[in-house]
Amino acid sequence: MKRRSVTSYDVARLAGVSQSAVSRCFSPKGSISAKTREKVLAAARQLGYRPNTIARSLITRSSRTVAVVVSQLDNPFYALTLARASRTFQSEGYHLLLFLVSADGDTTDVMSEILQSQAEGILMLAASLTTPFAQECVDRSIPVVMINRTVDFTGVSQVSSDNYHGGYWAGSYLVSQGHRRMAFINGLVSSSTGAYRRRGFLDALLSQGFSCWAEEYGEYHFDKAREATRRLFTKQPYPDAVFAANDHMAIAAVETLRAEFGLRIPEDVSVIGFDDTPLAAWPSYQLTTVRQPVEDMVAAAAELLLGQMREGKLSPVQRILPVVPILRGSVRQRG
Amino acid sequence: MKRRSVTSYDVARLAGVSQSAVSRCFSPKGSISAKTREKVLAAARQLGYRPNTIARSLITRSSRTVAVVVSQLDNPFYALTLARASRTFQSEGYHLLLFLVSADGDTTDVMSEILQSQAEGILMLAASLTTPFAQECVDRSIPVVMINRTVDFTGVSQVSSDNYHGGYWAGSYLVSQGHRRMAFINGLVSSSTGAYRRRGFLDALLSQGFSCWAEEYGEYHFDKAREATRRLFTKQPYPDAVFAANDHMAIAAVETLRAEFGLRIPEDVSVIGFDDTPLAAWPSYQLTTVRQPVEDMVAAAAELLLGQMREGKLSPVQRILPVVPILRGSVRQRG
DNA sequence: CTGTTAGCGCCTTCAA
DNA sequence: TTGAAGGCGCTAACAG
Repeated sequence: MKRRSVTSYDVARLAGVSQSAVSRCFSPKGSISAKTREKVLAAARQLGYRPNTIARSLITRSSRTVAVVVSQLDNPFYALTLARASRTFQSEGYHLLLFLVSADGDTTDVMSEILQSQAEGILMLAASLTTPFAQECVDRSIPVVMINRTVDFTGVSQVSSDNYHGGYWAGSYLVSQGHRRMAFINGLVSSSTGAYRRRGFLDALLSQGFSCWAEEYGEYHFDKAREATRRLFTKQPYPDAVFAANDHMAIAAVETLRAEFGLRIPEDVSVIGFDDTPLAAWPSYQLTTVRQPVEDMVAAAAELLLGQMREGKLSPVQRILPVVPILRGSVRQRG
Repeated sequence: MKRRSVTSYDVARLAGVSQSAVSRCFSPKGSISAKTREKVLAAARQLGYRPNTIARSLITRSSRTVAVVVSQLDNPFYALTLARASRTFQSEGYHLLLFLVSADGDTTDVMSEILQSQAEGILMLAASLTTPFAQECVDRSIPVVMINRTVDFTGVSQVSSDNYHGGYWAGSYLVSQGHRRMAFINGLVSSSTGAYRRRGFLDALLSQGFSCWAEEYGEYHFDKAREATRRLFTKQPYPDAVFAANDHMAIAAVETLRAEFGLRIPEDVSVIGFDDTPLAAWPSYQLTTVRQPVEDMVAAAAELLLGQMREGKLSPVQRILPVVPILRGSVRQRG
């Protein structure tokens, strides 16, 4: 139990005004004469008064808080996304309540916490949501925006990049450059993004009369992706191209192929990633990849969330942003 | 304005009990008969009732929230640190309020927000604090723990690794391996960690009769560090060793030296970093570095913060954890 | 413009 | 064990 803190009453007493005068003084649209305002501010300063956000939230019924659920903070892509989102909401005057979950973990208890926390909006970054919770959010008219994860439920908004066509591009590009044994390193079974990237990739191969040479799961995790790579390359003939469901894993593959198999990229094996994280552009990797428009995605998500929070009504939208192929040096060129 | 939500009164009415019965039912130490508890829970379930954390905080005067101020989320080291901290506090039943600041930015408005938010503790990750705010936190008996940043004020706790000796080791190790033109890539002028690492490094060189060959600022930023590297290596004779104030910048240096100067690591130039981020161990870098014990640091910080929050009294402590040199392949061996 | 008066949703004595 | 009653610190009508 904390010792009693300075309240607006204390300030009022010292300033010789009513408590509500103090309140007005600290709310943007309170009408107050310059004279009392000054008295109040002086008293407040003297006592070190600061309005109590919690009390304010209780009465205004608005916490100006959004909950962010994120997994995979070890992946630079999501660290960056979180950073941008944080900046955006901060600048709009919202506080961020951060919840970390494991990539495939269930979010049940976390969601429960969030619902009790009176957050006015929920942003899910690469985190899954169960239908009952999605339903509950809708019931309470708390807008939810998911980035890069889907839920089988129409009540929540979803922002993602065009995973299917990203995968499709990767597949057709590899074929067009003369590759024949294309392997895929998938992320998590539970991830919708991975599923779409895979589907697009397979469809592209199929449309050219090929099928996927081999497939492994790297769980969006660096070391797991290295293991996946090893599994892929232990049996001959090994793949002549690898498409990974994200850059993080693609780079894991590059590192492993070079260091453990003595293979050169792209002379011996071509590699394509997904995301376009900063590392992809580093000289060591020059990773050809599919760029997700992070900034646009965050901006879209923020816009949706902010809009719905302000209007107090839900208008779930599914937004799919175009990806852009980034050609660098990790794919062998035909001829 | 949100529509009225389900309150404990609604539940009480439906269950045919008093509101306080409902309250007791949802607080851990409320004494209630099994029968009423059941009635209440049933009613609560039916109405979708969840206790309002804000109201609870107001009356208990405890928000069970800690504010985390972090900069440099693009640096994997801090992304990781945040992830660990988040897990720790979550598992202790605390909520995290996240505030991002720019690496050298002032934290004035952010601190102001935090103070109003009624957070019970503040964790600063690579973020600076001005003395007046430190003082205010002390006045309000809000414990503050800073990780890897110092404030010239004894009221707050500080956890850091032994930056001085880390730098010292780097310096003496380079000398002992026969290097002669040791350069330093510093972080930010405002960063205490950088200052200590530098001091240790210089002292080590000095004690062997050397001085720093050249010094540049990389601002803990990848691209800035690349520029710093370029500046370091444009005038002949260039350094035969580079010590960077963190791995992030060390790797930027490696990338730049290889790609733009055609130099080999460690044959032509040796490089030492600081942190031991995951990347440092990747085959491409094999970066010799000074490991900061992240887990221990977070554990120590969490322990300090939790302890002080529980006891409600401040007992600021300065904890310096030992670093450990990690010898990999980025330093040329003597002989 | 200012003060008075009700609460926001909950916890917590205090009696019963 | 239960209910009644009084706030936590603040905002928002409402009169004056």
